[in-house]
Amino acid sequence: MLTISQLATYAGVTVRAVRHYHRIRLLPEPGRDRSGYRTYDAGAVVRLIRIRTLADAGVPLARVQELLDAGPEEFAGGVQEIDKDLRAEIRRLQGTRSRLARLAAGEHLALPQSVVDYLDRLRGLGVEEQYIDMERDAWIMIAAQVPHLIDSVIAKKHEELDDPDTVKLYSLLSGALDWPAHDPRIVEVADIMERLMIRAVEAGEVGTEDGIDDRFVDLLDSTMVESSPGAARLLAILEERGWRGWTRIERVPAERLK
Amino acid sequence: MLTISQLATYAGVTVRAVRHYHRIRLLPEPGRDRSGYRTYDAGAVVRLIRIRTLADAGVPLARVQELLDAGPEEFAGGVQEIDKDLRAEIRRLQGTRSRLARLAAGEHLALPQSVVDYLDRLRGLGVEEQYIDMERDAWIMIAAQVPHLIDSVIAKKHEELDDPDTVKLYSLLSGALDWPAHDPRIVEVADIMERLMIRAVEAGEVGTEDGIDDRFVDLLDSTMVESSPGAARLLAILEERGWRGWTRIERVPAERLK
DNA sequence: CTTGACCTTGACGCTGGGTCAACCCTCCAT
DNA sequence: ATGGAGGGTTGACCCAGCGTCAAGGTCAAG
Repeated sequence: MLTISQLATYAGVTVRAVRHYHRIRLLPEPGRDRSGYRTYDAGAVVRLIRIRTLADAGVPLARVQELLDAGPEEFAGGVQEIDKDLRAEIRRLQGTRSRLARLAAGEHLALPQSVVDYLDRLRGLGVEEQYIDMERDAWIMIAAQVPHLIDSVIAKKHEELDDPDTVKLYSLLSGALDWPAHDPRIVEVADIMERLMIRAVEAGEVGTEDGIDDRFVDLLDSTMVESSPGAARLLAILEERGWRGWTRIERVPAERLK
Repeated sequence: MLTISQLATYAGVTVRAVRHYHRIRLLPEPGRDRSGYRTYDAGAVVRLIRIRTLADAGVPLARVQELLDAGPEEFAGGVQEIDKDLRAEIRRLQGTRSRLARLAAGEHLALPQSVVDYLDRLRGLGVEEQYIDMERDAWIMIAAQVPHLIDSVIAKKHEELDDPDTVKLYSLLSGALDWPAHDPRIVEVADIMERLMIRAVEAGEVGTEDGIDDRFVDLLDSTMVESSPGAARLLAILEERGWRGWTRIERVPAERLK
């Protein structure tokens, strides 16, 4: 008769594993001696080796029992299914690896390359790092929300930057995060924005559906408001002139202006 | 301000995951409103998206924090280490797959091909399935215990089977599991075995170290004794004649015979 | 008798959350 | 004002496959 550690040694497993197999009823509980120790015979060694053989081959313990009891056909079928699971897991890990590689290659933390390039262009225009940080956070959210649209949205932003007025706007906004609420330059910003908006409306570029959720746009606007003391006033000025919003600026219908 | 489910939706995760990240201090606990609900700002959305980006790329949650805080160098180093882990895991799974394939190909449950062939040869000699089963279980244990020796041990058994006496021995043993303890044929078996052993001793094939643990040999012998009523008597007869053991038969030194 | 090695049960840890359970909060319609 | 729907909250158990204590009983040897 064998003790549990002898059994475990002969089968090449740990004592803990044997007890685990008892708990999940993979190995029947053997008899005990008068002191409560489990006593095993050679049959248990054989069963245990068979269990380990299957488990080492990747069979989940939950399926070992059925495979041990199975005839050749069910056995082959079960093995195939398990192999399918293994392949799927390998593919999953390979996908994970390639995503990790792309992450390391430079797509800096949740941002696609196009956005990184756009932020670099802003940086090149002399926009302060603090403002870039705010922009970047907004783009992270947008990229997560509508990954399929991000490249086309960025392309539009690039076009806007071809306009000298937009460049001037950003050079003003660059330091605007620290402006007090009544800084006179806010009016200047509003003037530029209004000019840009009017031109955009004339070009028919406003009011087209952009595929972005309204409440999500509100969220982006609210963070802009919270990030700077002057932001609320800028929005108020624009609203007086018939424009509403920041992330997505729209004409306010006349009857809703009163 | 956002509720937890809005936050989760914007970041593309489940509410449960967000709470999990709070518990493991990956995401700071935000303030609560007067009814105890967590309230989030857009910063939380950005943090959460960054966490998911890393986690989706295979970074274990336990290491996400350090990578978020890391500079470019530590970041690259950490990513490389994680990639190493991923590769190791993929290799492990591939090894598992190939073991599974071999299992399916026919190495029937814990037995190498050489043993399967040997058992088939016994079967071909007309040995009963019941006896084969017992042999097979013994070989499973031996193969698990000394996998590096199994092929040479089996080769020896094949040589033995070239001897007509051995063939006769097995044809007798085939039905011996059911023999009563005092069956006269047991003496016949002992006679054949003694002849074989004497010949083996003359050929110098006995007493060479076989590399198998003594207590393991005892275990195999004891299962043989338990499997058949006549087994103990056979061993007793052989011991009277100066031989001891079954799995590994040895000359009993003369002075220990009294 | 003591020591050290081995045995017992029980419980927590890991990964990344899923899935209840039991209860609270807000809103809307009656 | 009340009741129900549909949110929210915390808490606790669940999955694999054991590893690793913890706290104590048993056994063989010196």
